[in-house]
Amino acid sequence: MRDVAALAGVSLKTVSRVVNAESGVSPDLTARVRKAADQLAYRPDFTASNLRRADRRTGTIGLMVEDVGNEFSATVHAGVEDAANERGVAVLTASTADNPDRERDVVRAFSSRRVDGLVAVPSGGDDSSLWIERDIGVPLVFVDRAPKGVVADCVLTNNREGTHEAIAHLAAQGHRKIAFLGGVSRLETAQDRYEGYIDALTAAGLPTHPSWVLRDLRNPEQATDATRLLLELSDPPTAIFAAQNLLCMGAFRALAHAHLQHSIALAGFDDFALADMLDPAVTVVAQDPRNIGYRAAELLFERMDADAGVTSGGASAGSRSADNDDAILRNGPRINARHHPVSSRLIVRESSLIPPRERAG
Amino acid sequence: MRDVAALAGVSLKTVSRVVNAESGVSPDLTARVRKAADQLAYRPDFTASNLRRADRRTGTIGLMVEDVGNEFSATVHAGVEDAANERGVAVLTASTADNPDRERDVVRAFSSRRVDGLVAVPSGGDDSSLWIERDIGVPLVFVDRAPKGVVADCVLTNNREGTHEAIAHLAAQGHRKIAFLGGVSRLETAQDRYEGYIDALTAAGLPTHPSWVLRDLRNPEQATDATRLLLELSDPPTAIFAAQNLLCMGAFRALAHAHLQHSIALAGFDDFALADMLDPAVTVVAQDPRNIGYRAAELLFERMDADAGVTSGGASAGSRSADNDDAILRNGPRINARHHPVSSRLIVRESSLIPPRERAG
DNA sequence: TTGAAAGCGCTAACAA
DNA sequence: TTGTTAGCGCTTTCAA
Repeated sequence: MRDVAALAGVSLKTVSRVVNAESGVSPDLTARVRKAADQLAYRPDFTASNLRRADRRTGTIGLMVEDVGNEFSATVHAGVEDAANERGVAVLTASTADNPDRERDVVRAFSSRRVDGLVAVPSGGDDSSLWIERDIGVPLVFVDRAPKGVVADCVLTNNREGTHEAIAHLAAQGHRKIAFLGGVSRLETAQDRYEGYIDALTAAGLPTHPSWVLRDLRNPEQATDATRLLLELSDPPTAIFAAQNLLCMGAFRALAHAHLQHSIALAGFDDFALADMLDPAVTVVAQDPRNIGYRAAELLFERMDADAGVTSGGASAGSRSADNDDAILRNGPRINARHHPVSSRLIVRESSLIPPRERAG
Repeated sequence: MRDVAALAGVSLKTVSRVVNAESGVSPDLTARVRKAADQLAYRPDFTASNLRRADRRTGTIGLMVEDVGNEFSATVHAGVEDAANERGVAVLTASTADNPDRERDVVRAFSSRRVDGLVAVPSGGDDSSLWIERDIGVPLVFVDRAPKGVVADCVLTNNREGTHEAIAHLAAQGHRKIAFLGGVSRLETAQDRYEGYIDALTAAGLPTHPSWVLRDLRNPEQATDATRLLLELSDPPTAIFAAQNLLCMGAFRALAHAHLQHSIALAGFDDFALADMLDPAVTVVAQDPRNIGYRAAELLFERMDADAGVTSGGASAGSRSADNDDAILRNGPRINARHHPVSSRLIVRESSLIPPRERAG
């Protein structure tokens, strides 16, 4: 910037004004500065400007997911990016592998880089919420799962109801022996889906059977193995519900290997690419992960704007407190933090329409 | 940091030393500083330290892909992240949608945030390479496609040979009418795959037919439409090669809708989830996108280290020039920039083993 | 409309 | 081993 000022024969401040499109610079000086900047391929240094700027914004947000490589996370990421692009904000990304230690490192890394806000899928570690709240003095929106013990903005799918609907649908096809393949049960999402399963069985007056419920499955391979186990039971289920897309793929794989994909009904939570092209096409409870990401980021920006307003204006929350008794977080004016539901949609394809059939043991 | 110093009763510099784990601070002072930092939930400000630090490193790299949401990009991303984690480096990500304007914005955004390096899938715009080189005065590794006119590090799959192998395989099954579904032909990747197709046909002495070649397909839907077109030809192909995974999915969809998935052979470039679970399982030329991302990032770090060494040491490239006549980029000591090939692997599944069969018109 | 000086949080260079 | 001073690139504040 100094070089630009020298080349244009103006002061630093004038260059600053032009770069930031502030008003009150004469056209010819503006032109001279522009030309000099072009000539030198000048790129403003956000990190330096942030340092001095009153609002301390870096124009960067963080996105923390379980694994940037998986379909769900990647699609959430795309949605976050859509919203970020609209505001010219950059996105730092990181995966936690649902490992609380890793999560902690990520939060620190983002924090040290002074992100303006954070969209996060919490890892579900015992005290993760505590230190996230402590570490990050920035707006924070959770996605997919609500961390325990912290009231904060969350964009969540109605996991319980969605699962309930799918199980009820299977029951309506006449299934009375419906198995459940679940993810890591310490995660709220997995727990909610399990509860939706139980709810639906209860509502339909169907039996539950411990050996039909396999939880804490961590990957498609474990789901494949679990499905094999189900098939070997003396009293095997006639339908299987897989509470997550990777698990559903794993279950499908096991059924296909046993040539039972047309004999045992299957449904899953989360849609996935080609689910409709499999034979049979797989029934799923579809979320809209792109929209979830988009909404989460929008919400984050709202929070950021609100925080900035309160901070710079010095206004208290008093004027709002009348219609607000939700919750107030400790550090910062996060008023009205709440859960923002997004509804899931049951997409009935072929796999769930397979009628119950007793197989030869 | 000032607060920490005050609370610990030491100078700023001492806190700095402790935070950066520099040697030569007495144990008790270290402990006092640590305690104070903990108490205040102090997080060092990388953006500020970068400003003053001699190496000017931000500990952040940029990753620019076509679309963070698609399977290939997301997996490359995961690989980049693996390598970045090993070095404690954060990753800024952005999608270009293969739009040169968008790409330009992304490069500027990264540049302004002073990334230490950039892993990029170039959008293939006419002059993109020029301004990338101008804008970014940082190490740069291209992935998946080599930008025209710039010699730089590239991690590339052997697209031409991989395609050749797949086409030869189809020919070996007796196919003489092999159609080609290609992506945006201005991209080098797409061009190479097309050339591999032509190579293989020529080598096998097979006829080419303009109506069997449909290029510049941008999404699965267009591939589905293109496949329909092929099926309606008076002299339709007996096998189809789709030069990209999304196109292959689109082609499969069209075949399945026409109930011809067991009558017409299919193979594609890029593996994809569930390709082996479709009926028939789809033969593909598999890349290893995670490894591609990992290698690209490793290469980038090598470059960064080399640049840092040369810059700080003030050494010229002279000592190396004996075994180096590859190319030297204008801005910076990027010696020996070259293409790093990763080999593809033909995975033969069922779809390519369908023999050629004349259909009733 | 323009510019000079101070300082954001931190580290380099140098002192003590 | 510890501290002091200057300054990274920029924006603020205030003066011309």
